[in-house]
Amino acid sequence: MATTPTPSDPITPGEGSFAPGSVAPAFSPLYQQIKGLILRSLQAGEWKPGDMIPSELDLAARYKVSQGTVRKAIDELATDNLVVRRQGKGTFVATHAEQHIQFRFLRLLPDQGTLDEQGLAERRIIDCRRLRASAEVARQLGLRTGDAVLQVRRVLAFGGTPTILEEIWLPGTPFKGLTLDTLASDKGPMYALFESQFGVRMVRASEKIKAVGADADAAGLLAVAEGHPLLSVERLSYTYNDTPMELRRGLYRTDTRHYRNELS
Amino acid sequence: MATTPTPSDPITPGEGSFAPGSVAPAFSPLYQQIKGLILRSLQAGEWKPGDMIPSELDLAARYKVSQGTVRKAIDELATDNLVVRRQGKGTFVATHAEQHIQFRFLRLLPDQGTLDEQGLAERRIIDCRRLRASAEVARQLGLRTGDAVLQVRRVLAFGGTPTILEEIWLPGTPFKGLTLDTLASDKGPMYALFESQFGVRMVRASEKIKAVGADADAAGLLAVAEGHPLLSVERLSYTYNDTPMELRRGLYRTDTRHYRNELS
DNA sequence: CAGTGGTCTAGACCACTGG
DNA sequence: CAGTGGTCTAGACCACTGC
Repeated sequence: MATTPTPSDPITPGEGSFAPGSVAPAFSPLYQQIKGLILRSLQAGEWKPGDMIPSELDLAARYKVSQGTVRKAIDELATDNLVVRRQGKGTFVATHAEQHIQFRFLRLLPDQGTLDEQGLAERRIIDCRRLRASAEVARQLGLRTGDAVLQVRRVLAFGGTPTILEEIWLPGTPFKGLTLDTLASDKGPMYALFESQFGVRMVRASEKIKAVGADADAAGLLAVAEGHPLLSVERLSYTYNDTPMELRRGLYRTDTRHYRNELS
Repeated sequence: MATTPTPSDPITPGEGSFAPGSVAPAFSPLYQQIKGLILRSLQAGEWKPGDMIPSELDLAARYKVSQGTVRKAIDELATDNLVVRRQGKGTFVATHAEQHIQFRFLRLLPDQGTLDEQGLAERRIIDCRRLRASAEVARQLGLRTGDAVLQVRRVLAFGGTPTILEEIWLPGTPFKGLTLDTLASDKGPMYALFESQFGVRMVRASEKIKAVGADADAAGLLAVAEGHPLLSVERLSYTYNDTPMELRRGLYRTDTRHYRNELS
């Protein structure tokens, strides 16, 4: 490891020079720097989603720090949902290919059913097209207007009732090769497919929620009257490094379901 | 402190007997038990919102554990937003009487305004009535049907535009003495008033969000057409100990604002 | 300057998992 | 049983605040 710090060369704040007029570099504790190094390895794909990362003692040896310092770094990565700790087994790179993770991004729950074990959503892909990014889509995805993007539209149904209409935009380059067939033949979460097929892991997302009336298109696909109130959920998802990687606009029927949010 | 554990009497798992057939008590680390003790003091009002709690060394001495153990307990209380740490000063009981805390519960942001410095909401109380709890309100607040409750209705406006219509139910007993005048003459967050006047601190909340059409009443108060899509936000707020203390149903106009949610 | 929280270490021991 | 993460301790030192 060329970048491994040596004991005689600890990474210290204020090291090196900086432009006059700029603020002095903030103090950065060792464990934060270790966290940064582990993060770099995650981004670089040194350990893939589902993989076990080296043990705390191994990492402590690698970075020449104490186990406690590595521990604190991993603690933060765990609360960021980037890794998962399993006592007695090890620490693993988080993945969307797990049942209990599904509802971290899909927050629409049935009003009644105590358990959400009323089956998974039935999915129907409407189309998957190659387009040029509009100004708005480009801005949000960090592209330039006219850049290649993929657009996917699909409907999710629960118990036969069409409930969610989604329009998804993906940057063309990282998702080269994604086709309707790939999507249609896949079972399991779409974000798991992104991980396994394109090496793109969604890490966090930001949603803007509004109430809107169904237009003719949405009304038809969701089997409601035109003007029927729907939840509009616009989600921008980010991969490592705060890079936006997916723009998604969902229209949710909330007749018998609701969007659940916990404030704390 | 009658309940302070002594060094010869550490609180250990499996202590005491338990009913046959029940599961063996789960292992509970020391720091969790310390957290529990601190929590009890918070609930009992030993330290009030805004107060500084004893230093880590003081608490370590009081509970006869190491500073590191107290530290981990306080760490969890801090991530639960029950206390706030301030380096060099101390650890303080969290309070809603702070500017930057406001938007932890009110998540409606302007679509455009980069900064939310377009002023606070103008508030108008419509009414404040003493009622008997309906079955539904009683169930959610953990009361019995017919128990005394307070109902407050109010409208929040931004820049003169009525935007939020709220209906609030409070259990009668803890909020005895709350009147329209109290509410109307108060500036500052309602939850701060609850803390200072009634000793009730809201700790977390759960929201159910739907899209609905405005009824005649809401349409009039929010100055929109009947049937206009509105966000319905039903919030149940809890105080310490997971005790529900407020039920609130808000109708939000989302023409120029949106409900923001961060997924991570 | 003293007092607070924040970092880092080294080491002991515990709880959990799987072979 | 060995290997993993989880807890707990004791002590040193650092960064920040306010007097």
